[in-house]
Amino acid sequence: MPEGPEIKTNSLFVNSVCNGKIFTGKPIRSAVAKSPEIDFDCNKYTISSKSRGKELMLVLQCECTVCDKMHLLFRFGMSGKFMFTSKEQLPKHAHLQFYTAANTSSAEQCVLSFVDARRFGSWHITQEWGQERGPDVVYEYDAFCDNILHNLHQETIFNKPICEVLLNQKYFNGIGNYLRAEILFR
DNA sequence: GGAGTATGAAGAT
DNA sequence: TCTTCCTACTCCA
Repeated sequence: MPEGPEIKTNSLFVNSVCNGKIFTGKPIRSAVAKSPEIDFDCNKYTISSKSRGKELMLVLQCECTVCDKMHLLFRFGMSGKFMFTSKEQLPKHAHLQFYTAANTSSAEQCVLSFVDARRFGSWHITQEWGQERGPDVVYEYDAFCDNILHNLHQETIFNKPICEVLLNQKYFNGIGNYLRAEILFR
C-alpha cells in the first residue's frame, strides 16, 4: 500500500480518529517488533500526525505541563498502516499500540495501532525527518521544485533513465514503484 | 503444497 | 547490483 499518497492518507486518518481522544499509558510494542520501546508513560496524552513523502510523524502530547512531547517517525515498508479499532478487535500484526483512556466519551477502550504484516516498516524516536529524503511534493511544493531545479546539473543523479531517477528519495520523496509506473504511463 | 508475486530500503558484495 | 528481512495472497499441478 504505502507510497506518498497513502502515507498522507494515513496521517489524515490518524488526525481524524484521534481528534478529541485522550490516550493513556505506555504504548505497547509487540514481542516481534524490532523498533524501539516507547518510554512515554503518561496518564493523559493526545496524538496528532503529519507526513512528508514516505514518512509519517506521530506527536504524543501530554496534557500536563511537566512532560515533554514525544515525536515518533514511522516508515511503512511494504505493508505498514495505522488502524483504529476496539481493544477486542486488535488486528494481527499490530506492532505498536496506543490505548485510549477507558473513561472517554466512547464506552469501550480503543486502540490506535501500527499494523505491519511483513515487518519491513519501522519507527524511530526523533523529531527530524529523514536527512536523505527530499521535500514533500504536496506540502512543500516550492522546495520540492527548487531541490530538483538546483541540482539538475548533477549528471550522476539526473543523467539516467527517468524510471531510475524517479525512485531517488532525495528528490522524489514519496514516489515508489507503482507511482513511477503510473506517472510514466500517463 | 509449492512457486511466484507484492507500493521498501539497509547492508553485503 | 544483489541479498535479505517477512507475511499473505493467487495460481497451478
